[in-house]
Amino acid sequence: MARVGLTTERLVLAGAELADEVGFDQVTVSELARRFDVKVASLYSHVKNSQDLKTRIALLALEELADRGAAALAGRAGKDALAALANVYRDYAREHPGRYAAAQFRLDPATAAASAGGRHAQMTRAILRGYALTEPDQTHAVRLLGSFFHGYVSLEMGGGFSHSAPDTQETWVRMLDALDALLRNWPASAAATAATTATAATTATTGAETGPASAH
Amino acid sequence: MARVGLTTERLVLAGAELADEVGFDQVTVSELARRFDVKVASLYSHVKNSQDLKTRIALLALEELADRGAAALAGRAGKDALAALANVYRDYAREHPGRYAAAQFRLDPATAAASAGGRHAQMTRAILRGYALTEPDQTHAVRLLGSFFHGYVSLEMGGGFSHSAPDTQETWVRMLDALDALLRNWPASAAATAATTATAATTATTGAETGPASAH
DNA sequence: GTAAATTGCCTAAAAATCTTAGGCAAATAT
DNA sequence: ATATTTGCCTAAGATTTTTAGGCAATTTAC
Repeated sequence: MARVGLTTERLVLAGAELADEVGFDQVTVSELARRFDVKVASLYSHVKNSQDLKTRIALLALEELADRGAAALAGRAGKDALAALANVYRDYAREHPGRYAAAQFRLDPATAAASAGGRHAQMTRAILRGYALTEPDQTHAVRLLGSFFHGYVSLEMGGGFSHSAPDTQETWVRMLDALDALLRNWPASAAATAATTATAATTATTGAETGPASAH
Repeated sequence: MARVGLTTERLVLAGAELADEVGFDQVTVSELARRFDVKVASLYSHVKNSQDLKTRIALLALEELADRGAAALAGRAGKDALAALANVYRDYAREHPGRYAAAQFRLDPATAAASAGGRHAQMTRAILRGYALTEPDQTHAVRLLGSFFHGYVSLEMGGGFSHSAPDTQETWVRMLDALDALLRNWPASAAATAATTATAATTATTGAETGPASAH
């Protein structure tokens, strides 16, 4: 019988396209088999199971996103860099909604550790080099930016801001202004200001990061 | 045959508990039937289908969240109110992860309009009364807070900040400090500052809101 | 209190998906 | 040209979703 030339890679890529078309949680081994005009069981030689397929799509999305982020960040600093990375996430989600959803797929710790998640955290941290933040504030800021990027994009994609004025593009621009202002004028810790409490926030930290599917 | 006393309400409540135990997307009519020791088909008299069940769980979660928010906001203003509402979301997600996930369930526009989503938007807007923001900045800020709350909670729940220093509680407190500072010192629009551009950001807006499952 | 109407849970059954086991033929290596 | 590997297949069991129609328990009407 004619061989179609199935590969794990081709399946994952087709799965990512399928996700963009019908939504990540509508991605099914059966539908994928249908698209390759192949029996369902045939896929199980290339992919362990449905979960494995979804995990691989998630890893692909994380890589693509990190690649785009790295390209956007090259040669930029400060607010310019901040806006560039933010736009990468927003644009990617618009162009590839299924893949973006995949990037949020819950990975087991081992897989997450081996994913591109760490690159995302590093990129956010790189942006903060353009602002005068020291640890632990830098980590707090990394987490804040991560929360904001993810939250905004997922709300906008989910229609959370639909059809109401002002339009989302204006909001987006003003939000980036606001975040830039916040980072340039990051408030001192109340504990540090009071300079009285013992359990103050001066513990130096090393490996805390932020980004999709990684520990921040 | 003995009647168990199924009700739409009881099913939805049990579904919410099931979601908290096994995850919202593991909620299945079959499992629910099993828990009531009843045949699957019996549920279809009380719930239209699987999607209907999930929608009802989502609406329940949105109500519960709005109720908690309203209670927390009563008698508070400014940063106190900001922290109170933020903590409501974070605590609810921790206590009821499945319900919180349900609250993110994509509702069709009609259902979303009839949901408690609007209350969430109003609560966020109410907080901003403690800050000197006028439209359209107020709407931008509503959207920023909504993005941040949702993004932070979903990242923390997803393990995005796991096991790295500083701990998330410290980050949480410092983030609320930062957001408070940002709202007290909201940057003027670059367009307004320059006071030159024609398509400036001075359009008055009326019904723009933010909150889960509602238009912001 | 009994008869009639309603309602609740049931059996039965079709369609879809996921997954495993084992087989034959096509590609590849010797 | 033969031997080995590998790719896709058939077959089959388990789950889930959903619809249709039936009988008995409950509620309503007299």
